[in-house]
Amino acid sequence: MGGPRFEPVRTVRAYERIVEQIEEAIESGALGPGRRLPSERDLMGQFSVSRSTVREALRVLQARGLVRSRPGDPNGAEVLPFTPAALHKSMTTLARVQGLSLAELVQFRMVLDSSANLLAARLRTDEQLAEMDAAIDRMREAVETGYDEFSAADVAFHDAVARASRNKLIQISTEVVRSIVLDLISGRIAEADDRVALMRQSIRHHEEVLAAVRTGDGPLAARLSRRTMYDYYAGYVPAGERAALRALLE
Amino acid sequence: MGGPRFEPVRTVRAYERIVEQIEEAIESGALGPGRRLPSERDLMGQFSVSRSTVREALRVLQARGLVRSRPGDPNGAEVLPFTPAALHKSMTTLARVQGLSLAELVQFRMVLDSSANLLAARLRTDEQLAEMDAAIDRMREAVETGYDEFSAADVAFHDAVARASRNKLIQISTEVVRSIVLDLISGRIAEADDRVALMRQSIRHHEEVLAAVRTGDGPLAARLSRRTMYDYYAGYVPAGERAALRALLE
DNA sequence: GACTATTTGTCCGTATGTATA
DNA sequence: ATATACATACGGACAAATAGT
Repeated sequence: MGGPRFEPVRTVRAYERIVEQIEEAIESGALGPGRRLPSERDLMGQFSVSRSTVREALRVLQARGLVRSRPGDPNGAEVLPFTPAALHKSMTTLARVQGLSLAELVQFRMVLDSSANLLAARLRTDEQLAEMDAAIDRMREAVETGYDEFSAADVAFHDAVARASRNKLIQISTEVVRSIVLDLISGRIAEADDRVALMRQSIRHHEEVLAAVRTGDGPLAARLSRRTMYDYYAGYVPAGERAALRALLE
Repeated sequence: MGGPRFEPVRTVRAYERIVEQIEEAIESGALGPGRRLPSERDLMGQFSVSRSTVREALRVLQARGLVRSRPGDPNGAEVLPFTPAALHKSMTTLARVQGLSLAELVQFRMVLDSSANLLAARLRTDEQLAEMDAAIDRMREAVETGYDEFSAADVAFHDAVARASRNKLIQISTEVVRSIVLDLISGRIAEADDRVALMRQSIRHHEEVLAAVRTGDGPLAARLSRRTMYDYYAGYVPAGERAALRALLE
């Protein structure tokens, strides 16, 4: 008793060690976007492993969105700038395997968007305010043009608000969750009979939100943004699950 | 002009096709957790590819947390139950390469936790209320025991609230972001001179939040939870960035 | 613009340690 | 305890693709 306490050893695969090392180099900034990795043959030399092992490591790094390799490229794999693609991927599988309901997703968007508006009302620059204005203008024009343009302008508005929140996590989460929601129902909105009425209503609501952001009334902007999103999406949420959304309104 | 519009063709790698097919089978539920994939040799037969190609596909699936394979396992790779590990991984790299500040992370936690409390105040069951009560009891006992136990009880409280929100996305995001925050500063809290005072204050605040949840006053619970988290973490956030956190307090 | 060298994508065969029956 | 099937890792090979001459 009281002897040395040993830790269980996890046998770690060779390719994992390679992933860890390259990942560390990229995340620490030692290997920035645009930089190239050595060729696979060079890497097998540096790590003293076979090419298959190097390739398995590269596949993992590619799946995580850190690098990209093309056949025949003499410069080796390219270190990519960060994109939320990997985040988007795992969120999407989360949504599918956990059976996330549209209600849960929209509710989460309401949380994110209202928080972004709350912060934006205090932190927005005049330039960002102008962007939001321009986005609403484009929404007005798009009522005639078509739903795709309308949706794009709507996205631009919410992105401007998210940027104005000055929180990159809110920005990126907004982006990821929104694209999942739109994948689920943009088709249904585009074909809805009352879509023109829905668009006009949405524009009025966005104007009210923007007014609150302009005057710096954060809580009002937050409340209005929740209402805006509820009115826009509630029709596509099963009636029984709408109560959960309304819990965010009052 | 006006001829048929052709789409650019992306040459898709063989291993990607395999990933897509197996991924689809898993996410659609056709291949549930615990089920086994065919052996690598069987797979090379079914997909008509070489061993290396099969292995690269399996590495990607493993990186996404969908399967796990062990050497010698006669049953083939195992389909795993969903865990937010992949989400956690991409969030962590996001935090590192985007240089997310502690302030942004704590701010995001405030958003998530206050929303969870808002919903929990309306939707919580009596059992969940009892769990929150028990967690606060454990926090009280842990003041003497040590910071690790205190932190674990604190986590249990917030998890109970997140579950009570009945939104799985809020639950999982809470879990992921919290673990990143704690990785960053739990060491500093554990060694802080005033940690006992901080713990006692935190307990009082949690009691107030729970009281609001108990009486069903969602907005109050949400406001108090933001205040609780601010008072607990603000000391570790650089002074210049605290203003952004206070913007959520009003 | 065609040619050449290099690189990646893919395939095949083999050796080794491991887990299950 | 033995046998079998498995994953891990190695090495060599060829075709397609790319960049630079």
